[in-house]
Amino acid sequence: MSEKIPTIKEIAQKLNISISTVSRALHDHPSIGLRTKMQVKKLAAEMNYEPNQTAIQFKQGKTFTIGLILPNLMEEYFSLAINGVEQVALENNYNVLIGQSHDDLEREQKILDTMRRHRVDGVLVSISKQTKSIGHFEQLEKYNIPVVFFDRVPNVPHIHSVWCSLYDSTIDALELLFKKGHRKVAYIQGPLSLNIKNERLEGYYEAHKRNKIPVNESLIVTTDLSKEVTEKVFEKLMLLEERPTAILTFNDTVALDTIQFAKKMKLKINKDISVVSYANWPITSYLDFPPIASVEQFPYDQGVRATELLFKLLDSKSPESMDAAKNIVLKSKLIVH
Amino acid sequence: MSEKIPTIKEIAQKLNISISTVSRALHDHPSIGLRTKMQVKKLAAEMNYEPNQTAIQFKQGKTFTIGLILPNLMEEYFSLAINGVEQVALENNYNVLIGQSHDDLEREQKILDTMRRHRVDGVLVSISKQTKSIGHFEQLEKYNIPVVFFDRVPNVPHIHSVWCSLYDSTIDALELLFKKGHRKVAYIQGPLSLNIKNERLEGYYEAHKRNKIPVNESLIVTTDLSKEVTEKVFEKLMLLEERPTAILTFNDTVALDTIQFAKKMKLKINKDISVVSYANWPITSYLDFPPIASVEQFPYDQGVRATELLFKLLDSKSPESMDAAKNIVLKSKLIVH
DNA sequence: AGAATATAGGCAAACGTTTGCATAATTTGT
DNA sequence: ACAAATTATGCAAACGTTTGCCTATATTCT
Repeated sequence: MSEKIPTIKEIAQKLNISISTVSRALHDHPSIGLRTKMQVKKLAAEMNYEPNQTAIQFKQGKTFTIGLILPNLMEEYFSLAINGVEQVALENNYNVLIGQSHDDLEREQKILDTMRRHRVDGVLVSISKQTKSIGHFEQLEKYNIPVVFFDRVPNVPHIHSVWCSLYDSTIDALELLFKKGHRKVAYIQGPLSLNIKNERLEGYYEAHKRNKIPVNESLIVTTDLSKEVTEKVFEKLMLLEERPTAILTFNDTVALDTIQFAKKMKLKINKDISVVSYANWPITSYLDFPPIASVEQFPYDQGVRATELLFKLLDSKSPESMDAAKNIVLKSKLIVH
Repeated sequence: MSEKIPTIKEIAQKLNISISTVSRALHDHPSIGLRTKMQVKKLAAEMNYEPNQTAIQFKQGKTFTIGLILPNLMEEYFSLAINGVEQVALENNYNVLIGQSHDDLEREQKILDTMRRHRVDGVLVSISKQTKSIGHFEQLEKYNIPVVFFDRVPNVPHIHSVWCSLYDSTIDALELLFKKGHRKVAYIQGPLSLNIKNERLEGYYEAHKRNKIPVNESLIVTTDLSKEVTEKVFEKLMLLEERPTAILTFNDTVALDTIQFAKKMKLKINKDISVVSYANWPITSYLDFPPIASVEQFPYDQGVRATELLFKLLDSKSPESMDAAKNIVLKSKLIVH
């Protein structure tokens, strides 16, 4: 049924040479003669020899595997990011071990544990909503396993991270709305813990300042991203004296929920109320009334950059060079539909 | 900076006992005295000992890792399936190595190769559209790596598979339409290679037969799932003398595209034309005119069942018991919106 | 030609764990 | 009290590969 898997030992025996010679021949070591090299390679090919990765992993203390932990694959954002990660990993002949935290801290830790035990060479992570401290990640550094945070980056110093700045695009978004004549633009923000800096909010203020439009604080409301709360805060906005004519929403989920409620309230989208959002889902193109613009965060690129950074950390043998925390900040872009 | 990772050897030295005793003590081997067992476990805990998985993997010839290959994480269907896979894997203390074929045969093979080299214990796969033969999978059996196909199952005998039957639900779907008075129901089918049996089509015929409604073959058209072709076949349908009043579409992507084109042609959805689809995307709930019903295929359950089957195969040491190809067929369900 | 150098290859240890077999220590049976 | 049975522990090999160091043969230089 299942044939025995050939080893260099067998190759050595058949050729009457030593194991080390075979090993070196296969690695093109300079101290092996051309003749022997050819013989070895020929026989290896004939026998369908393939190095036993588990043995190599063990011997070298490297697994050629990186761990990828993210909240949820269901979010298109993350499945796009994975593509970038997988691409770079494949190019480097690395494997990707995957785990979803489902925004649960305990699960995040458990995944991290099994990955550590499996001795992944490095970890890429977008933290869960629940994650406030990063002790469990710092622990990895003790094992010499570098960690790169991406997108959802914890708000602590001395970490490696890749994320996308939303400041400029937020200003662009608001100026687009201002240009269209809107003066009362609401902002439905997400959980405050999620980001390093609240760039969306800062951009919101800055855009108002630049255009000399006063900010009405009651137009800034917060949702936990659930449909229910989003509906509640939206209703509150609509009952205001100074009813907004446009809304900036934390992401496309909130945008869609908002649009849905607006329709339920018989509001005319893009007339009574316009919506601008973050994270540009392809799916929004199927909507009758999509957000008029979205801030694209280029998840694929983020995945690529984060993985490249991780490989750079893996390459730098010297722990000192790793010490310099590296933060890569990408630019987002406002896409007008 | 990074502390040395403790091994059983060090534990043995500190306790002045042999390595094997430590190993057995940690595994609760019956021939180790209670006293020593306690001592060993205590010290191991103090030293934060953790078994070196790579060593164990090497020694045992097992990696405690399964490979998961699927076409595309972007399809909600697959990200849901992954959840099921991951859940079962985690319960069994297994890791999941992931790879996306992006419906490219070559890439599928490459992923499979790296997984084989990494000596995954088993593989779960939903094949790419391009995959016609399964030679590369059969090769794995030589290495004693079981393969379970799920959802997109190749049409060959003697394989392990888990998939979801669409026959009954298709009949339900058509009978729903018939009950609403539709008599001319078109069917936009997908690439013919994708499924074991063409259950959608069989159900289409059977439903007509049961309800004594003649089938008009020109109402059955085929798309390659691209927007362009879908648009073309849809137009063709609409130009028919016997213009359909309802359409059954291969999946939700096709459904959304169809609805979009219908609107472009100024057709009134659910009046001029109704749509029923497969794969029940959550996102459709945001549409103004969603398909009136969808066939739910329970991807999470499929993921769970497929993984459970794989573990069963891994458990059965005897290769003979593995020989009996096992096919699990789940039932789909028509969800009326 | 003999010494120095380059070239080609082998020996053996090491990575951390598991496990079959042997042995030492203890208890039981008579 | 001594053999037999039981209990607890140790020895050493094995898994497949890599690699530092050593040795033998071939080549070059003076």
